[in-house]
Formats: sequence, C-alpha cells, structure tokens
Amino acid sequence: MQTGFAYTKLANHLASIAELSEADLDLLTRMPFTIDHFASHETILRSGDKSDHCCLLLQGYLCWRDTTSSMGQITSVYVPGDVPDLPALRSPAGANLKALGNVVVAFVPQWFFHEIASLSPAISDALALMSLIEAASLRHWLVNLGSRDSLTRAAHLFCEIALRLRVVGLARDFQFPSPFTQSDLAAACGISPVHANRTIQSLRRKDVLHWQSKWVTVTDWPALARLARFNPDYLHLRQPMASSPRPPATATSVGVETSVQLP
Amino acid sequence: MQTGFAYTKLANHLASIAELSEADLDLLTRMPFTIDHFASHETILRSGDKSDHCCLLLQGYLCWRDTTSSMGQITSVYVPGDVPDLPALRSPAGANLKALGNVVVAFVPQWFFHEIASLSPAISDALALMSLIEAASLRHWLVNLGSRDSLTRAAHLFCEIALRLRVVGLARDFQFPSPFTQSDLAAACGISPVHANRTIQSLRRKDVLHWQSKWVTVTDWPALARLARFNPDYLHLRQPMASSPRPPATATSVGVETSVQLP
DNA sequence: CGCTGAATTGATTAACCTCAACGGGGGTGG
DNA sequence: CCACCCCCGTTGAGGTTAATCAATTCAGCG
Repeated sequence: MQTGFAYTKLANHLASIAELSEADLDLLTRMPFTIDHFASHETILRSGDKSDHCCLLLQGYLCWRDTTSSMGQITSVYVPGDVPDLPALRSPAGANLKALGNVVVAFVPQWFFHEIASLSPAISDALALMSLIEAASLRHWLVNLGSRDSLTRAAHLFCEIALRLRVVGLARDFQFPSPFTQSDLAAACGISPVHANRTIQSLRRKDVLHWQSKWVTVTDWPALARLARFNPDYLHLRQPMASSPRPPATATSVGVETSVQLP
Repeated sequence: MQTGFAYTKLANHLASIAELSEADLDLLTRMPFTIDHFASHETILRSGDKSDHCCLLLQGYLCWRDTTSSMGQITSVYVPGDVPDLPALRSPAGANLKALGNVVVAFVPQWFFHEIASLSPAISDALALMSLIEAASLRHWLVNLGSRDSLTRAAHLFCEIALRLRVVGLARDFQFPSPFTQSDLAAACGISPVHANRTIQSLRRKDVLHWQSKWVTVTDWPALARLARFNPDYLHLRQPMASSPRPPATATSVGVETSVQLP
C-alpha cells in the first residue's frame, strides 16, 4: 500500500462529483486515519453503534445489511472511495455495515470532515452532494425492487457497480472482482439464493456478463445497460458515461469507451 | 385557514424530532411563504426542475413518483409538516413530486432554511436529522419491497402514515383521510392495482383496518403493527409510540394511546 | 340519465420460493 | 498425502404469490 493511498481514494471520489482546486486537494492530504482490515461478512459497524469515526473504504466492497429481515436485505453497496457512514451521527437503526469480500478501510475522525467542509465551500458542496447521491441511489434501488424482475435487478446492480468503480479509476476494462456470494447478490436484489443462481446463469447465457471465480467480466456493456434499463443520471457524475440504452439502430454502440475520460 | 397555520405545521414537525427553545420557535415565525393548492395527481415539481423554493406540505399528501417505470413507482410519501425537497438543489432525477388527493402547500424560499440553520444549532440539527430520517425511511421501505409480501407492505405503509400523522397532531383516533386510489397504493407497494385491491380486502377481512370512501380507520393497531413488522425506531421520534410488535401475552396492549404525548 | 374513473371479481399464466439433493473446491486434522 | 467437512454453487420438482387479461359493478358528477 503506497503513500497517500487513502488520500487518493477520497480525492478521486470527490473529484468525480465536484470541481476541486489544488487548495481543496491539499486539505485532504492532512486527513488523519488508521487503517484496518476485515474479512468477508465481518461486521464493521453494528446497528445502533455510535462512533466518532467515519469509515472510508479503500479496497473491496462494503454494504449496509438489514438485521430485521430473515434474508438480511442489503440496502446499499459501496466501492473504494465511498464513506458509508458519513452523514450519520449513529449507524442506521436495524442495519449493520458489513464487508463483502475482504476489505481495507480507513477510519477517519468525524471532525475532519466537518473541518474541511468549513474550510472549503467546494468540499462542503461535494460532501452534501454525496448525501444527495446516496438518497438518489436508494430511490433508484427502490424502483428496481418495486417494479422490475430479477434479471433486470441483477443487471442493474452490476451496471451500477461497474460504473462506480470506473469513476474512481477502477474496472476500466469492464472487469472487476466480485467476491460476493450468490446469496449476497440475492440479498441485494431481494430474491432467493436459488433464483439468484438462475438469474446469473441467464445473464451468462445472454452473453452480457460472466461471473467466474470471484471475478466479473462485462462482455457486452450496451446490452447489459439496456437490459438493466440503466440510466446513470442519478449518480450525478461530472463526466457521465454513455448509457446507450437505445443506440442508433444503424450502428452498434462503441461510443461507450470513447465517451469516458477519467482523471 | 388560521393565522400561523404554515408556521405551526413546520414547528410541530421539527419539535417531534428535536428539542426546540422558544427562541428557535420564534425564528420559525418569520418564515416567508406563498400558499398554493393542487388537485390529486397534479405535479408540483417536475423531474429535473430547479427552484429556489422548498415545498412545505400543509394539508394532504405528497409523494415522489418515478417517471421511468411504467407503473410510476412511488418512493416516498409525505404528510403535513414535511418538506419533501428540503436538501435538494434540484429535484431527484427521474422523479416527480405529485399530489395524492387535494393538497395545500407553502412555498418557502430556500435561503430561509439556510438562515435559520445558521442562527440556531438546534434547528440545524433538526434539519439534518430530517435528511437522516428520509434516508432511513428509504432504507426501510427498501427492506419492505425486497423481503416482504404485499400484505405486509401495505400494512407497513398504513402504519407509517398513521404514526407520522399522529406525530404532527393528526389522526389521534387512528382515523385519517386516504384520498389515494388503490392504484396509488399499488405504486407505493410495488404491486399491481388488482392485487392491491385484494390486499386491502384481506386487511379488511382480518379486521385490522377499514378503508372506505377515502377514509381509513385502523381498528386494531397492535395487530396491524404486528402484521407489518412495524418498528418505528427508524423515524427517530423523540416520543416513540409503542409499536407493540409482541405485547405481553397476558394483556392486550392498550399502552399505545397513553404512551404518546403530543404538544 | 348516461358518462367516466375507480373498485371488484374470476380465470389464466408467469415469476419466484421452498425443499431437497448433489457436486466441487478449499481448508483442516490425522 | 489423504480423508473429511463445510460452504458454495448447481439442479430438479412442486407449491405459492402475484401479474395479466377481461368483464362487471359501483359512485360521483354534469
């Protein structure tokens, strides 16, 4: 793990949603933190816990996992650069923050975020925008669970993860690690593990996505995005990737690659 | 409509989640606003609209309604005292703010909320808490759609509405207007209108709730809460109502009434 | 009185769940 | 090194929930 690793993750994330100056980035470098590791399905933050630290995800995936439902519904998934518990004084009632696969996190004192927000309007805006995006994400997920079938849900989940990874400079080739179990996917999509299995198989058969040995390869992004009815507007990205839900019929969409310029 | 009507609605709401001083309440009385009326299913705020005003709901119900799904998924429902678009610089992508039944709203300039937040830490906290509650609500609703059947979903919706109404001094007798159509209920619960009808009938047959001529009467709150697996913690109320999901077997729960003290 | 949107009902079909069983891979202890 | 085990993925069969289609009733309203 190289120097400034934690700083870079956060900076990449913030820069993806707001315009930051050199001075802003400089503020971030003063971030105090301690690094910790967790194994898959370990609990980082338990329901109702209070903490004066926030959890900056550096590597792997985290999720909020409901404790009241028998299946343990997953309500959000996070990628490196995210801060799942940023705005919360306490963790959401009835939900645990859990690791999906092995993860590396940085615990950052909460006052640091208040401080940089008070020192830089741009950063303050970016942090506020993070909360908005979180809420928009939840709304979007709600629409998925409420009105779409399992194939669409799963496809949408992979679309969102792929895009959010790309935004922070990961998964450039549409390949990314997926240490989730199929039961994890089921818990996120609100379906049974058995049906999750059959859904994955269907995606494989359609040749849009392959999930083997804890690694996902999106083989046909436009098709996947179309299948998922994926529209990335809700992520409020500064440089949105073409979703190509309906590419011109005369040409297969190859614009996806070229329309993306990551820092 | 009496003097201070709009002010009272907001004050009641804020007081239900935070401790406000006389000085705090005094700040609220200076709220500038203009009142407007909308008929059922009219759109108050269209997807992507920008506005320098927030929408304080005074009477009736509002909801965010998704525009991308054919069924028009409802992602949140609001009761008098709520400010659906408080934290947003713009309305959520792909969602319209719509009236459920006839409504009265007060449009309040956004700067007013920034101002009172900067003048009073208690109000600032209360407003922040509103956002947290909003997110918690979305998470909770997500769990419903992801892991519970239609009967539970519908029951939960009525539980939440009933409780939120009571918190702002309405529906004290567990009766409240429900100008929703059954299709609205369906859109909120992520089920078909036909199935919504059968779900309501089931609730009626179980004798927990009656919905007739645009009016709902909860006839057996403990049973309804149990059916809905309703736990009001996520609403972060200062004086939570007993949810009585599992009342002592020796006594039917009558504590519901007595445990609530509204201003 | 007829019109219109909403509520209701029945019948059929599709999506998904549950139960149950089996196979493979990676760890662990002998 | 092998035997064992456990978790995970996979498959099949049967049952349940809810969607869809279509028709009928009902209520408010000009």
